[in-house]
Amino acid sequence: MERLTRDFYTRDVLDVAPELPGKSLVIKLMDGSYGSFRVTEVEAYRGEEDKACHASKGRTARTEIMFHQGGRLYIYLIYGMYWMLNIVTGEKDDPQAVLIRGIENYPGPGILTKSLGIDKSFYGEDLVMSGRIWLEDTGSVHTVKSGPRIGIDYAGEYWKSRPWRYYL
DNA sequence: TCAGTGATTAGG
DNA sequence: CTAATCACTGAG
Repeated sequence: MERLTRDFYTRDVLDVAPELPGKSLVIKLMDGSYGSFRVTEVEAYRGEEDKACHASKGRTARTEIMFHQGGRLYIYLIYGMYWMLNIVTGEKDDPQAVLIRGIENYPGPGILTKSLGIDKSFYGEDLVMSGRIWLEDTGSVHTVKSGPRIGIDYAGEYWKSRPWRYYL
């Protein structure tokens, strides 16, 4: 097991996202112990031109972290109830992120954050340096399927139809 | 199918 | 300040 490095994240989101399913998310849990969970489903959000990407509305306090170099966490609250876990990718000033939609035993982006205790305090956390959350390469190879992203009807047909959801 | 729930954002 | 929006979930 080896922690993923800055170089892994500092690539285009369409190169990083398909490689995430099968990797292990390691996190310090609420009881103080560490848990390791295989990532099962993710979605790529790519740059200011992607109408489904929050950064398409420009640089705001919320989306600020997406404009940083890859490896940081982009966390936000949706529908007043669920924290969404995203991993920033790409070079500085090229806003991209990967939404973690599901991990082993916890299918669903809102379910996994609630179960693991992930909230706004993780905003900006650096996966390369952090002592409480990071990703590891298990060394195993997986077959990854792809399909359209979910829950982005507002983005229009073109962006809605991009096959940027990747899952085991 | 549909309500819950509140941070975030644009606009006055 | 106001009001609309929302990368979801679980109940019926």
